[in-house]
Amino acid sequence: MSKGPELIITEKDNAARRIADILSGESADAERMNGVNVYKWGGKRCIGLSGHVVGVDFPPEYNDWRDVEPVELIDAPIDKHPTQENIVAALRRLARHASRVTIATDYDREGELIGKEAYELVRDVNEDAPIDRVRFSSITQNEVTEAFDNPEDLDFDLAAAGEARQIIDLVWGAALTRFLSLSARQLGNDFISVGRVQGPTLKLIVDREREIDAFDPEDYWELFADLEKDDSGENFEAQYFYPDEDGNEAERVWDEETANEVYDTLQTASSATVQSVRRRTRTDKPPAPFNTTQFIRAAGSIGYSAQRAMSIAEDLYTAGYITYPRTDNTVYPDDLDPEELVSEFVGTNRFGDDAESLLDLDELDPTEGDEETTDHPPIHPTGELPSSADISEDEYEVYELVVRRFFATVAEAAKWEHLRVVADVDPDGEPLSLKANGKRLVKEGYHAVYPYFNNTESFVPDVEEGEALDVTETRFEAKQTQPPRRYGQSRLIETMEQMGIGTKATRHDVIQKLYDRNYIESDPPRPTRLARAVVSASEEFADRIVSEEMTAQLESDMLAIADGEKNFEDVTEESREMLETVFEGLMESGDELGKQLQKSLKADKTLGPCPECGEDLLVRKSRYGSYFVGCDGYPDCEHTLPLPSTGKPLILEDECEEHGLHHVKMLAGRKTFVHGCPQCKADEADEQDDEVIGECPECGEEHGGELAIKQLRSGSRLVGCTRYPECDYSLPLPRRGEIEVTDEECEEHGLPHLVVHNGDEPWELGCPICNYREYQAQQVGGDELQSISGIGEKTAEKLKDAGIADVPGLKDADPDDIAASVEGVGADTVRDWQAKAD
DNA sequence: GCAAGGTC
Repeated sequence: MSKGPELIITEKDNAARRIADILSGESADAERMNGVNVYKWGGKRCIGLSGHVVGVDFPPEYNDWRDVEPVELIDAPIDKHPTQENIVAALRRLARHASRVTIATDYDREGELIGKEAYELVRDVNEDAPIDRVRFSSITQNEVTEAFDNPEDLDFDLAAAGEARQIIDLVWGAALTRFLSLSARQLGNDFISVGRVQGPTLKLIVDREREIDAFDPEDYWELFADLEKDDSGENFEAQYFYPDEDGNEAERVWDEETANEVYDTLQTASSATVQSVRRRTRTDKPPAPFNTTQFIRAAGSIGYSAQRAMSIAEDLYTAGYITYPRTDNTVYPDDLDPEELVSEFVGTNRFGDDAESLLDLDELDPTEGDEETTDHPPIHPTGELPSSADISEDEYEVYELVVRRFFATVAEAAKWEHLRVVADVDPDGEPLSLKANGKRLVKEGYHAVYPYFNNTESFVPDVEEGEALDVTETRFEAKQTQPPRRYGQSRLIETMEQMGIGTKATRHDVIQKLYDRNYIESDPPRPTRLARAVVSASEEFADRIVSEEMTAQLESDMLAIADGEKNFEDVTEESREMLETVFEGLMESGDELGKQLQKSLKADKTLGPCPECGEDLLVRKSRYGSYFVGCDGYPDCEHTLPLPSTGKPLILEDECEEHGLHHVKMLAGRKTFVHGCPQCKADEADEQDDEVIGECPECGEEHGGELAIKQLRSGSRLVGCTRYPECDYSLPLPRRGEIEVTDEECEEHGLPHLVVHNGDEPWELGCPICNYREYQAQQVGGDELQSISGIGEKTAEKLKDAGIADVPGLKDADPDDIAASVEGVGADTVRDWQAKAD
């Protein structure tokens, strides 16, 4: 038996560091091995993996999609190989002479599998050392020491359950993805993917779109009256209602004639009599602690996409400000002391008052959600506070959300008073009922510290039964029933969670993948024609791949494996047989499936008939990666139209009346815009004469080049040289708005000042050269400054206002001067930035 | 060039 050090293996570096601290009493030293942190104390070493450090895949001879029939993948061998070479190498070095190895990966199924991967890597180089497994629910002194005092064995059945999932996902995903891509002739970047999780997610979106398409709006009418309390003059709105066939209260009137009759009666009424008044207090309980899904939802409500919210949370976690952001847990662990954590915020600018008000309460008893898991706590602040200069504006906003959510979970319930008033009007012996619902927040409770929920009150005055009210106004509103709403990103993630597909760590990535695969576009996401075709085809030939059934089945199989009731081989074999059957169906269908997919792919790219030859005009990609419009009749027809250079084109439903071509929208994140009909844009440019505004600074003197305002066929505008392409001097102009050339002249460049008229306020663009210089200074300076950690968009802007436009400028600046002129920035912070800039 | 799951 080797006498070497004992080795502890965790799932990630962060956990390794904290466990080393706990076990060593903070005496552990960190050293680097192959670029990986190794924590060292006494006779111990601790290393963190990076999740899975080995991956499963088919051997290289299966790599060529054309050479290998997709169906062959079903029974192809599967290899395991290191994916994180340096970590694996470091682990091997450490394991070789270890006298004992302890696996301390996360306490969940995937953690058990990661542990088994480590186990095998260790056994490769060390046959004798005992290998233990420790399990703890949170990385705290008590739990960790307790776990290390009572080591257990690795649960190979549980790990095998995870391995079965890996294999089944790979085989189904790869075989079907290749089959669909090959039959649609989509190889290369735009292959057609399917999988156990993306399939059902996409089907959710497509199904909702189908409902929207099939929706047939119905007309209905609603009637309102404004009522006024006689003595006080207080006014409120009441709505007409009636008992429907089932005796339920109904507000919508479904036929116009009845609506008109009721309205006629209502109009003649001058007063209403209060029939009933009902008061009710409702307790509004504070929300549960944040799990990943609820965090994403809350961040979504303040404008962050799921992807962005998670990326910011990841940064805040790495910097030590919040706990691990990927968690299903909604119950704080016992060792979290709410008073202590709240106290950390006392005395701070942003949170001090709220923290004190919470500490004034009798006790802080945190709310609990339904889910209690063992791997990570709900997301909460760690108590280590960033200053607003440490992190960007966006990060601070998200951090504040996490802090306030924690505050809310220990705050008191709010109380609402609901007031419901029913009053009748009876101008002609047939009474009509009107109702009004008011609500008032009588106790602010957690809303005081968590302002993210809507808590608008609606006013209805105190009235008494029998009281007479004036009818001051009546309204008749024609409405239509609305189709169901599309899923937003956070609704989608919540629904996935309810359906049990994906995990806390992957759901937002799955949505991103659907965007990347051209299955969805816009936000809230809408399915492309390709997505509809893939879902329809899957429904027809391989229903399992778009149904949550597959995950449910897998979950129950995994449970059975973990419980020792089934084994890995049985489950994977059964799954392979099922996939064989699916493939038989696919083969029988012949080429039909491929044709369907190709048709949809083409429809997603088709604008309409070519004005030259009548074939379809399609969005195409040039050799250089830019998009343009080309004719399907090429090479017989060479008609082309340019598209803007920014963004990815999306074909809209709207059509150009003149050319019968669909409008094009350019998707480019925040810079997304509608380009319109590319033929119209090109025609406009052809008709527009260049307007000369001065001499070209580049070639004017030598060759007589002049600067002119030009409209390009791609829709963009610029100030460019008339000798183009011999001289390519150019300055950008905005895409929209009328450009006015004024009499005012720039002293430095001799060019006229320009004004852009677009909507409300005219924009004084000024001299185009000066304007472009300013723009460049801002762009470069801004981006550059933001490359320094701690400087966000807003801070960069403040610095620019203070005359610091770039990193060299920042380094030369006097910290005290900046501290004096930039609000919220201290001299030490500036010195800190200057140090980082070196 | 495939999936889904860890983590960065």
